[in-house]
Amino acid sequence: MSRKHPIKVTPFRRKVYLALLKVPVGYVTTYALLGKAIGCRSPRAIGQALRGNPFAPRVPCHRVIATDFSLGGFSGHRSGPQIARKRRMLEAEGLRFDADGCVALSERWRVIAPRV
DNA sequence: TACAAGCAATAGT
DNA sequence: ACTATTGCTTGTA
Repeated sequence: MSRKHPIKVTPFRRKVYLALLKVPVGYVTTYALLGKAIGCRSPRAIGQALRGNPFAPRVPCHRVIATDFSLGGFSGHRSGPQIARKRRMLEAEGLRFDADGCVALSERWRVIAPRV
């Protein structure tokens, strides 16, 4: 939508998207865990791949949060209304958040590593 | 093909 | 809070 040229789906991105499909409704993963699942040691590369996710929302990029349980980014932004939307989507799937915007302590069992 | 710069992060200091 | 490091993409030549 926001890009002029379609983004090339490289083998790396393909792996990211396929692994993400293994995260069920009601669960979330992190950039680092998702990376480890596909043998990538750079969480930033994961974020960059998701940034241009051409299969949204079929590939649930909103289920990827940061290791410190904060929300990370969404749709190219790290704060603002886009992040609020990401939070609402997750709340609709059963997650709850603390006032500081992190996943509530009682909900952290929902953070999983996708099995590949 | 080669090189530089950027990115939705994270660990260490 | 700040810096270094990370791996992959994208742009420029």
